[in-house]
Amino acid sequence: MPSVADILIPLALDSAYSYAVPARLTLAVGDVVQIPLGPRETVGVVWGVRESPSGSNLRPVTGRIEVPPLAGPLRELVDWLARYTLAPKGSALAMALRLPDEAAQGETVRIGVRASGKAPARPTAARLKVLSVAADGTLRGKSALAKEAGVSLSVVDGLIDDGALEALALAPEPVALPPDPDHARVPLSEAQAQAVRDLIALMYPVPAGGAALSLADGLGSPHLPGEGQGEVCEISGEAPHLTPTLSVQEREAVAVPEAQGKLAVGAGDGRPRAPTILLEGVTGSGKTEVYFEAVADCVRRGRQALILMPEIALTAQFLDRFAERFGVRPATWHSGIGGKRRERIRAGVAAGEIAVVVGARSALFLPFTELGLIVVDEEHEAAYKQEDGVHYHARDMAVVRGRIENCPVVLASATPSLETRVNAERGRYRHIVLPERFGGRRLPDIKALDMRSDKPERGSFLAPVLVTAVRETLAEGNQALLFLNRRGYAPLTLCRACGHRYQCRNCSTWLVEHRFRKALVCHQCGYAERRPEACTECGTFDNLTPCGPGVERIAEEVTALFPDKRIIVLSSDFPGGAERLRAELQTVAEGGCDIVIGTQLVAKGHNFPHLTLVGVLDADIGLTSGDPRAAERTFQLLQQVTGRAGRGEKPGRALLQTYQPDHPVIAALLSGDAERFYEEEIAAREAAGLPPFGRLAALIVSATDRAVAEAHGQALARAAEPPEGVMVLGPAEAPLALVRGRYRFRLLVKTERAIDLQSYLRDWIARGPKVRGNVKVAIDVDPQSFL
DNA sequence: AGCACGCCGACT
DNA sequence: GTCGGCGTGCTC
Repeated sequence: MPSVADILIPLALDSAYSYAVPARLTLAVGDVVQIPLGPRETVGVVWGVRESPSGSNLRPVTGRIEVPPLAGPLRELVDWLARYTLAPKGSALAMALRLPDEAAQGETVRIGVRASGKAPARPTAARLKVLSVAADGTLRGKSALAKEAGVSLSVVDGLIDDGALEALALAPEPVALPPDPDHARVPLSEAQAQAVRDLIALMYPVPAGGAALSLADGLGSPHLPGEGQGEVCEISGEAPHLTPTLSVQEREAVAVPEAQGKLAVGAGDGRPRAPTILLEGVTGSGKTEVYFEAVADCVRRGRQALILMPEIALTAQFLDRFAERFGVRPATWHSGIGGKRRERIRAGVAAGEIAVVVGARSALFLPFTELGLIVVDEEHEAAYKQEDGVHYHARDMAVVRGRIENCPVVLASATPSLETRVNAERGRYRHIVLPERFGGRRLPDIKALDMRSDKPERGSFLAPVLVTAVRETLAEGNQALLFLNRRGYAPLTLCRACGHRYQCRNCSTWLVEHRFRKALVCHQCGYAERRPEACTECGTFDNLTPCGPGVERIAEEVTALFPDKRIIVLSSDFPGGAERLRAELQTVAEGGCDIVIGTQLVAKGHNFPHLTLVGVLDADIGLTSGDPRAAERTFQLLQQVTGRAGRGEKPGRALLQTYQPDHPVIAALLSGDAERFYEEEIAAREAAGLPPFGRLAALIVSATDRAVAEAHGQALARAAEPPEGVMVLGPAEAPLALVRGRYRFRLLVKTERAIDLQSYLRDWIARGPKVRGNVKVAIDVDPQSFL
């Protein structure tokens, strides 16, 4: 019988296509192959091989591509990702199969040279210098040799032509040297050392000789209910991860869908299941040093470690710290790594030669063969969310990959996300806490400035108490940071004559004045116009008035107050781009500045050892945005910002300007009682009928005609019939928006239950009214956020 | 992702 | 009359 291969193609296709396997080929699952698709040739991955009589009607596989096949765990991750995110399988595959693109192939073979032993025909002074350096007979790069000898490259070239030096192709520079887990032991505090011991003990649970593990033993069902969606429902009718009374064996039984057979998540080999561990440490507690020890331990065991970072751009400092501890810089991975290098890292990872990778979210799909640990640094960061194409949250996918590979996952954060906190509380994740700062340093003392009683003067935005604090700080030779999460000069501009407010023509937001650029800019869509001299509405000349402060306006006020101090404004639109911004951050860290005025960009990344005062100019921003995560986000941001103070020798303090000092978020910051905040926030969400976390999927209804979109959406909403435990929010909660010329809104579906969302949504569409005219209904999913 | 098909606006 | 815009649909 002819052999047929089911091949998944990295395109937005939901299922594998079947091809005939020619007799000359033997294909195995996971092989990367070339196949005809329509008029062209593409690559794909063998997802299944079977015998079938109909094989002869199919187009044949062109051939196998000589790259390492996609291993089972990675294929399983692809399947899982597609299923959970409602993305086409092919799109999920594309994440794991970024082959080097042809254009980037520009392979530069480096040339190495060494002395051939022949004397040069014309021994000039320059040539002799080169030869004396090369006399040791070692192979060097051409430019390295020229530099060492202090001559130009042309002298070396001349000697090659002459035959006195021989040129050889140089093996490409290694992508990463092996890290040495015992290179330099950084001194740890007792709290850190204890955390390291706990962490390593948890990472490798002792096989319990067949005894059942207790729930708390890090069964770490990722809180994602996607495993065995549908199938699970049929078996139990209830989400397995919400029933903490199940034994391990029972959980295994329900959590592993039959259809996936031996590709079961977790340890099928008798090893205890590796846990997910939340490593929570206050700012400045030295979490990095703690998980570095876990990485070292992993490397000593001959296994690979992956450290995920939210933004690779901020990690130069991090890589140096890594090098201090391990002697070399680790391999790094992010979307900017291209072509040849990309392929070499992939190959090195696949061969097990690269022991540690530090990377952005896409590093999750590298073909590790011996993965022993995944660390997700700053796990609460929103940058872990992929919002385009396949929607996924890298932290959650890390947990999933950890389960598939049965390796521990460490989630590190000073301000964990609510869902991770909940998982830790419910025993799905283990929890290690570092409650104190490293080196006996104290957390900054945080006080509120009640703006109702402590009013700034008219036209001013700094409360007198804050100004005094800045003055004191500078007098002591320290730095102050004024934090305001608003770029530009003023968030709103209006005409004093006619009252006209300048609004974006695409969005419904106010245009932000940027005095530096002399422009009005929309922070939503990027639309910008020149700041008019006269009102565009009534024509009155020179009568526009800025309302509210942005960092530029604060800088104006601070400059007037402290004319002889060095002041810098740091925001993401910093003139000169990321490069100069990095340089400026360095300057600030070295103390080359007295007052920093910054947006959220200053909340993370660089350490400022001279900073002892943080003034938050508007602690209430973001508390009223309507985003269900507003409180959580604000708490995290302000905790991070205020935590910048007192990281050096001297203790720090923070002052929060607020109109609502009794707001739970502000109160939690003042008391330092994060615990209470998390509890209250979880309770508040439950009271509002929102799960503390969960999956959010949507039907997106869109049409060019507003009324048509609305009518169809209403009809669909009526047809919803959500199953038990699923919440459907109609158009009222997800307002109509104009996106690229189409009116669209989402019918939101929220659930924490393990149901087959995809089937439910498809079924819902089928039950709903027939689509007439220019209306489209699409399925979308956002596993984590509400907006 | 490509590449074709197809249905409405301005042009040698 | 056609050239070409990009919306829609298909590729085993």
